[in-house]
Amino acid sequence: MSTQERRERERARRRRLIVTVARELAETEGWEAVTTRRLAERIEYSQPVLYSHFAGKDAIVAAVALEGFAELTAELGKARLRAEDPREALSALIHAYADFARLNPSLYDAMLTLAVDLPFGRPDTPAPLQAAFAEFREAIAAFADDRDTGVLAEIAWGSVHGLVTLTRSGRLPAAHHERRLAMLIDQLTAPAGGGRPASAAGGG
Amino acid sequence: MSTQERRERERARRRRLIVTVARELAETEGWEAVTTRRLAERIEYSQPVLYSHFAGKDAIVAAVALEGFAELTAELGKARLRAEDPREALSALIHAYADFARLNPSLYDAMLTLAVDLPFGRPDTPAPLQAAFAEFREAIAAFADDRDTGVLAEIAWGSVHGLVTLTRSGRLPAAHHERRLAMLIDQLTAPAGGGRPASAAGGG
DNA sequence: CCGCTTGTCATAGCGATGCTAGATATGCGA
DNA sequence: TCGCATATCTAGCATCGCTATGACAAGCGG
Repeated sequence: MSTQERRERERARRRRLIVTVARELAETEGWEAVTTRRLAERIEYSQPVLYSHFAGKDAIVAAVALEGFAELTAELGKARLRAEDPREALSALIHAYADFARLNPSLYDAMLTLAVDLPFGRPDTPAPLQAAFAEFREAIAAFADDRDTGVLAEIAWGSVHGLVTLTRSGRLPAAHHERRLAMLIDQLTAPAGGGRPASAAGGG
Repeated sequence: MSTQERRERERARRRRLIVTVARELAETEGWEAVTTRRLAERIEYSQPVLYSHFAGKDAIVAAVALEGFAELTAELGKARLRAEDPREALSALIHAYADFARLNPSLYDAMLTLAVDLPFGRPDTPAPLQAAFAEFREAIAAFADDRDTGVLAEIAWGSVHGLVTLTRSGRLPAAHHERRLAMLIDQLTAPAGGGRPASAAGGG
């Protein structure tokens, strides 16, 4: 029985190696450079070995993405808990999120642009995905007032994600990045109760 | 000279054909189905003809994207001008944006996920791109107060883009889509002046 | 220690991709 | 009608994700 346990350990070790090397390769040369041949060469095994661990290349990307969500959650949690009041906590969380995307662009792509086969809103959603979203929930809860905290958290996540991706692809000027984040935080922490009174907008 | 003019007309006509067919193919079967061979077959020419019109496949995607920005601008303008007050105008614009992304998913991908080689914030930015952003500017200007209208427009665009993409990829529950848009509009139209007073957040 | 079974691994190959070089056909001006 | 320039196609390259097949090594019973 010992030999089988050792084999399983080796398999698990090799699986982690594949994920790690795929991530490194993606981070240094981009995902388009992550081919099964190059990956096989780097781990010093032949291509078919990859397919004994993963259903295909997409599954490898998904595994990298999952690792990314775990790290993102840790970063968000650290930032949030280091703050001293709710507003500072939300600000720190959003900046931590933006920094994570900036420092790990390919990892972020795997998490939120590629790898659609990760189940997100379903009962079998992996824990790291739920945990990352939970960080947003925690940070935004203090500002929900009568609004649904979950929906508000979705907006916070979606908004910062949109800003991050558009900025990173050059579609929004990088120079305004900090101002955008600050203004977004102002909006998210503004008291609820709808916009300005309709009369101020001159409607009929 | 007439023959040359005719040739140029034919070339322009064929170029438009390529873009149109690429878009149709992408919209019906997804961008992964848009291969140069299939594209060549559909336009009833051989592959190299594509390369006499475009530098490569990416340039074809970029051309489709440019067409998309022109149509998006038209949709946003229609929605904005149909409204009777600024708040309704912003709401209509954002809903028109979300509808456009929902009804033309592959076109939207070409515009904002693929085709990074379109120059966005530079002096040679194509007019359709500037026009689309200008629509956001127009719609949000009434709510800028003392804030920079351009930065606020960037936030509006980025936020709705993030919500749209995360919703479409299943990363946000589709059921909340309308509530998210409504809540986002509330936030964007809320009076400026920062979040709630610091004392309310219990900071120290 | 030997012979067999088991399972792990690499070689080689398939169909398809984006793109291009060389050959061929077309249609113009004279 | 001829010669040439242009336009177009055929065929091919390197590479992609993925897999069928067979060689090889490890571990078992004796």
